[in-house]
Amino acid sequence: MAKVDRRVARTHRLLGEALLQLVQEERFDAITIRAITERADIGYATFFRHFDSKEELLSAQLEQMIRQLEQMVGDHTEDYFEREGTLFYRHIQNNELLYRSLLSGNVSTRVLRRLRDALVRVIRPHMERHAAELTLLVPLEIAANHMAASALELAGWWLENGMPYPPEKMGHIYEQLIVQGTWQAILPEDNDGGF
Amino acid sequence: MAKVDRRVARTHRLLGEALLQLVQEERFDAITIRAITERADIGYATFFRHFDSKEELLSAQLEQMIRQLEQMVGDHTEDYFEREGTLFYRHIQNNELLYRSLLSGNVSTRVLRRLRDALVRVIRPHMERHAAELTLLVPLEIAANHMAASALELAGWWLENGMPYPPEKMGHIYEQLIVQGTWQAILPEDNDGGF
DNA sequence: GTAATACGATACATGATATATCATAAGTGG
DNA sequence: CCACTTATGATATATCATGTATCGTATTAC
Repeated sequence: MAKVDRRVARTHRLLGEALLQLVQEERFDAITIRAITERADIGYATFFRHFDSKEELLSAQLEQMIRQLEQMVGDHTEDYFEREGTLFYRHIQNNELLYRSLLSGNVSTRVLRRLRDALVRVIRPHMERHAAELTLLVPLEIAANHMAASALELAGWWLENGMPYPPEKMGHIYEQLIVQGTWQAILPEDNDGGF
Repeated sequence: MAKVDRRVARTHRLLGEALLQLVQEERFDAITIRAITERADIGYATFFRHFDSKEELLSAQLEQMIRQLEQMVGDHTEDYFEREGTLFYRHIQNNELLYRSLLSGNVSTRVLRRLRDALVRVIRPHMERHAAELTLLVPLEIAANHMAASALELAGWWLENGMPYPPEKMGHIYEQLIVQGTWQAILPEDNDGGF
């Protein structure tokens, strides 16, 4: 990890903060790069020295937020999947407008895929620890992808339908439908993997 | 269902066919509306008399394909979820380039949501029949959304990873991971819902 | 046949993206 | 503190797709 010029770090931070502000105010596809640079008080051309598009800036912000969320969940390895759910949907709730713009803002599916991949990188190590040396009925790679993608889709349903349940209940549904559902499907019948 | 002018039907058909052709040749975001109208041999302005954007045209095509797929699956109510899986992934394989453009073509998440909703409308009635009058541990609305979205996400993984398995195996994984996983999670413990 | 309407063609306004250039400021490493 | 490297600001500009307006013509519905 090469040392980053202080000016570059500053520009990245200002652009990210500006985007997070603007996303609270209008649809993502209505936000122009010019608006971002003006809000950040940064030269227009400077934007392209760092990002190829506003979607790349958005992706970078989302990935950073996932890293922060990962640290919040911490290393509670034993009750990982129980803590994770509620914290995840609380995180969604805290950044409602940002995630809502992922749905209604005409955002490219690429952004969603990068977000999903970031979640896979978080979830997969925990799954590997649980699965240990078992012979799974479904490849772990697929199961990990399924869990991360489903957690996001569930969040999408939650947002689209006016968030009728509190994050705790969503965390519970996540455990029931996604975590338990996945493990019961991929583990051999005579093994519960610790569940 | 009001009767449609023959000219309108013709324009719709030509535009749809043109889009399906172009999608085989280049990325979706590289396809301009002008290119679509030229390929369809339709006036440029005429496009906007029918669709607000090329993404709406794409959504309309996808929804029509899902309706065709639904008819292919037919009314085999007893083995529905077993037939469905393989046929779905075979359908994906047959239209590989089209679905690939949904992933790599910078398509808006709105298109993906409309596609998912089309699948929900297909799956949900079958789930309601299976669930009958049971008290589910998770709202059926959420479970149906989960199944449709997961089936699509699994297709996404398949495409992204070079389709390493045949559609039959993907259908099996779909049953195992998504169908069984979902039912085992939402049904009360003393009931297997016919599985 | 007649009225309604869809289409083709064309021109045009708009707005965002993306690049090029150069003087200046800021940061880095010693 | 100094010399060098690098990032930024400002500006101009090219490009291109979207979307709209208009009008004469052709097709369709009844």
